Amino acid sequence: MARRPGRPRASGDPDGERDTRRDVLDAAAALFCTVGFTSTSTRAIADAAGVRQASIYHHFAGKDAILLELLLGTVRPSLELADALAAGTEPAAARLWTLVHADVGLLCAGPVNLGVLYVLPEVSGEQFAEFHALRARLRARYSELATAAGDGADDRGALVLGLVESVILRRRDTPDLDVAAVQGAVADGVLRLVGCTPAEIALARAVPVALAV
Amino acid sequence: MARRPGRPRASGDPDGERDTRRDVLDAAAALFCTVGFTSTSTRAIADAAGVRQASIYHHFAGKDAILLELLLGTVRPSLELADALAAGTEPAAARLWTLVHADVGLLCAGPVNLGVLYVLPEVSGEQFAEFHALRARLRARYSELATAAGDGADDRGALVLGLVESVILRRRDTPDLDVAAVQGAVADGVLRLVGCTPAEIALARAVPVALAV
DNA sequence: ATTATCTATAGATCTATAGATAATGC
DNA sequence: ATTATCTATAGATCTATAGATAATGC
Repeated sequence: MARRPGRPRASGDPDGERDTRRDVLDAAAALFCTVGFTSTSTRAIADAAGVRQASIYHHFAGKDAILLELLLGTVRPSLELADALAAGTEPAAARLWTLVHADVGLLCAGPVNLGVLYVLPEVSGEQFAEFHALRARLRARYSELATAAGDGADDRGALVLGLVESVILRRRDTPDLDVAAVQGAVADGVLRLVGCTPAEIALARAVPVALAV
Repeated sequence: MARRPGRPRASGDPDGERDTRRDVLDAAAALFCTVGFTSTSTRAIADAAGVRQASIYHHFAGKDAILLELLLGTVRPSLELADALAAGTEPAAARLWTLVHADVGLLCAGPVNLGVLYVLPEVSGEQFAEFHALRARLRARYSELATAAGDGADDRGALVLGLVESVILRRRDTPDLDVAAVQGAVADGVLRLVGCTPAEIALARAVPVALAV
């Protein structure tokens, strides 16, 4: 409605309703995921967002800050989910199945394959320590659930999380995945991976698990 | 022994025995895997290789050509292995177990986590079509073996290859993996994933498979 | 007065080429 | 004569800052 303070965009925005911060994040997400972080210039982000290159710096300290915000935005929902399910009272296999199913759904959701951000080499840097801390907590949750649901052999949390995340590269190779089919296939696969029998898997699928979020 | 033709390196190489092409590839591999492709300048590669920046262009058309050569060098051994095992006569589960065990070994071998090259966003480009073609053949081999070894349900080749490649990100997070333990864990995990029972897995491990290469 | 954008640009890269130089090979 | 390196640099970026401008808010 009412215009907000500040000089209008040269590219237009007649009602002054665009959220530049959001536009920049969206544009950066699409570019980082497809062409990479360092390959994406601030000018390319600005062009895609419909602002001038320098305007980005009013909202972000630099490219690193944009990437960090994107990373946190993708790992937080997964971690909240995992925390909620780790505290649940249903059988562990059913909770693990539900977590994997939902997490694969998150990785496949949205127009951009945001999971690709995890695997950018630039993300190894110290600037992204906050993200790495959240990831470590997510890994721990997966280990917990995998151990509780499994046949008691060695810790298969790393294998389980690896299988879930393999969806990222798969989506990149095959953009038009059948999401529902992949969710079920990966969730079932995870239970086989931790040592569940077909009967146990069928049971886990059948138990309703509260997804309190 | 005998010096070879050409001006000597300014950085030294008293006997003229360094293979510049090799030095450049090695230096680039280490840098591409840790800091990324676009983040790595030709100058950084040259410095690490012990030559001047411009000397790289005597051996390679540009950075792309270096990356392509590295990519081909990593996928070819896996594909040869997969081709050999696909043609084998041992039970499919034993051949799949052997392929996964060996492939995980390749991914963990060497001082540099070369598998990371696969996941660089820049690799999506058309310049690397030759690499993508080999990867597609490798994927097909995995699907073949996964189907033959599995319980006959849907195609689990993508899940299997995903689990194998998850070793790449795992090695990045945890550089000092116990390689032998991971090889066994992933190979066993793959068989569980395709639906083998514990007894079938034990059998598959026990069958010797010829690794003709 | 405050805010959000703009224009303009300094300074630091980075890639790729031109041409010189220092070896061996014949 | 051939080869492999070197030095030097043009031209094209790219990031981040300085300062101007065009809105609203009070």
